[in-house]
Amino acid sequence: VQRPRRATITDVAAEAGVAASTVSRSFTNPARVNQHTRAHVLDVAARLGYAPNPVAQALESGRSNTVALVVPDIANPFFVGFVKGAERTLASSQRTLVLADGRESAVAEEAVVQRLHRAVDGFVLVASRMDDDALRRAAGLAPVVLVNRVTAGLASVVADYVGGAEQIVSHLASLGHRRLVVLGGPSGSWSAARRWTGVRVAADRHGVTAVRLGPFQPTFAAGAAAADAALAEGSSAVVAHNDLLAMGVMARLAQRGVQVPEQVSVVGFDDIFGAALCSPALTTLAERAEESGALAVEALLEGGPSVGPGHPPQVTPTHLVVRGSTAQAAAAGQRGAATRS
Amino acid sequence: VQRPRRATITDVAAEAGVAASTVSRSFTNPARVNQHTRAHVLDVAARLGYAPNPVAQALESGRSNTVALVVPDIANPFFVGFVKGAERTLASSQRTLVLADGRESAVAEEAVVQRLHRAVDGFVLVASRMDDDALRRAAGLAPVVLVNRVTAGLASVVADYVGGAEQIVSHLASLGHRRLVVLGGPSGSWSAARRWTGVRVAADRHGVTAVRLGPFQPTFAAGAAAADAALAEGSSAVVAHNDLLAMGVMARLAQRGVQVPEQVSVVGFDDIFGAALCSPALTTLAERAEESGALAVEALLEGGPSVGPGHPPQVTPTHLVVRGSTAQAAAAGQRGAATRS
DNA sequence: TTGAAAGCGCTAACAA
DNA sequence: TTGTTAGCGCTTTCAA
Repeated sequence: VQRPRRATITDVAAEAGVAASTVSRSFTNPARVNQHTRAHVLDVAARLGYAPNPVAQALESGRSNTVALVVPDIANPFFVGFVKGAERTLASSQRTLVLADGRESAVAEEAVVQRLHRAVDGFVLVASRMDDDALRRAAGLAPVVLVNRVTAGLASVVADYVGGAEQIVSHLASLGHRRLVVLGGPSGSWSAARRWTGVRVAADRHGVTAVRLGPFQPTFAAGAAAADAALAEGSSAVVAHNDLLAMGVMARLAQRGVQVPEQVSVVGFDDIFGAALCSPALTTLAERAEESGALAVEALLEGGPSVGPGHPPQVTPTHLVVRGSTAQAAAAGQRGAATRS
Repeated sequence: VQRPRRATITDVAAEAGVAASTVSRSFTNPARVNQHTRAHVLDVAARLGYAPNPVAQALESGRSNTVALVVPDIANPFFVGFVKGAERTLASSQRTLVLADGRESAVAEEAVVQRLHRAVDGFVLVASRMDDDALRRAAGLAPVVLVNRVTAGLASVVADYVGGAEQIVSHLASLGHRRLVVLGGPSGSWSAARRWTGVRVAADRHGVTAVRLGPFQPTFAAGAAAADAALAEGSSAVVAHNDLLAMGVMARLAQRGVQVPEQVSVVGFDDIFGAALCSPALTTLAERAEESGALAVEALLEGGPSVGPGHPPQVTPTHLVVRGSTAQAAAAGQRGAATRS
């Protein structure tokens, strides 16, 4: 694991019998170099295995062509879409993705920004745990684009959770559910707040009641407690903060002998990998994570069309994926939950 | 999305009334600076919001404290463990992870190495699609550590697929299965070859027969064709190249009315997120992906204890997770598959 | 313990 | 069209 000595621009210049600047131009400004000289330079460079050192280029230009993406948890399947979309967009323009794990912690996130801000051209912060002040502080260090988070003055790309919640409630209401239990996400979470607000508003519009329980951690493990709480509420439909929680809820319900969807319908958010695979398959609200990641990167690099400080958040669409975990509400008399309340 | 002008070492030096070198030492070599001067310098630096520019540091030292991890597909849940482990290890020593997507292509991978090799301290290549020559070429450009791939002369960290295959076959044999169908992975895949070899050897030892079908793409979608092929073979147990394929197989079997595990047992590799969630839950061989990612990074950074060119691959353990998709082989007469063969 | 000076590899004026 | 010169921000001899 030893590093070989690499040829520099000076080596190439000497070998080719030209000035270093000519070598430089041959690579980065072909128009301003004689085709012949350039061909020769490139030839020598190839022979010497030379390629411009991006670090030196970055020092000179002040731009590293690198963007950092910070997610709360790399291992959470929900976030891979953003990573994928961001990487694709960056790679397509010869840029580099730095990936950092925020460890579900505002402090860790801020440390990441502190550590990296000189080395990258900007940050995409997905579902940031930082508060508004910390976010603005971060934006003072380097360009920042938020994903699924809105803070006044900062550019952001957000999924349409309000419209999505409407789809969920509409779906549930059409199945005859009159009372929804929402298993809320973490109290500091922007998306948890948005999702709950969306459901509440939609519930009003559809004339159904929605009660919020929690907060719960957005994990499979938290599903047990969440399911028990939901059962105690005796509602025929449960809307979980996210798919992980929803899956945990279904596992617990199965364990307690409650049938999904016959006795209780369950809906999640995110449509993560696995939502289609669990049993019953989960009805959930899908968002365009890859697209959001890509848009955020674009906004960062070029101040995209409708994104930027002072601009409203760019909204990406959501759509409800109806699977096996939701069904017609049971008649009140035969509802499993009813016997419990 | 505009970048503010940052204070440089010169600004701090001027403001503090010392030389730039003193400021430099105050940050990177505290021992060689008077405690008083240092305190003052740090104070001024803090006031000016100064922090050393890592790009300039990298240019000077030739080391960027950055490691690139290349995976065949960022969105494949199997790979997130490696990413997580690598990131954790890097972050704990104030280093940075660059993540690149190899797009399941040797060409794309090689392009990534070409593009990044000057900007990073080395590469961790997970399940690389490149051939041995390309790999050695890459290692000539920058330090390389392979994960789940062995090439003579290159450092590597690999999961114990041979031992794992033994666990799988032993499990299946103990359930009375006498004939195994292996649904092989892509033909160029090192891990596919290892897995098949492991199963074949173990099958010999246990006196059961193993036939290999394929190659199949390691995807859910490929499961349909794979399942049909397996059914045609009329075996009571199927070992799929990976979990994605195994899940696709189970979905197809369900569609064709074949009961898992009553009629056919199914085993996968990887224990990805979702393997526990599908129905029936998948019996599969788990490996320590995070550990592998972490070990690879360590090997890269310090030439770890037993890893490096000329060293044998470092092997991480695997273990079989038995879930609902495997069961006692049905008696031959009542085997669903038997009527087909 | 501190400062001055050189230089990491490259690019960007400015001349020629 | 090409070469010369001066840095980008930092670290590191070498002296003082």
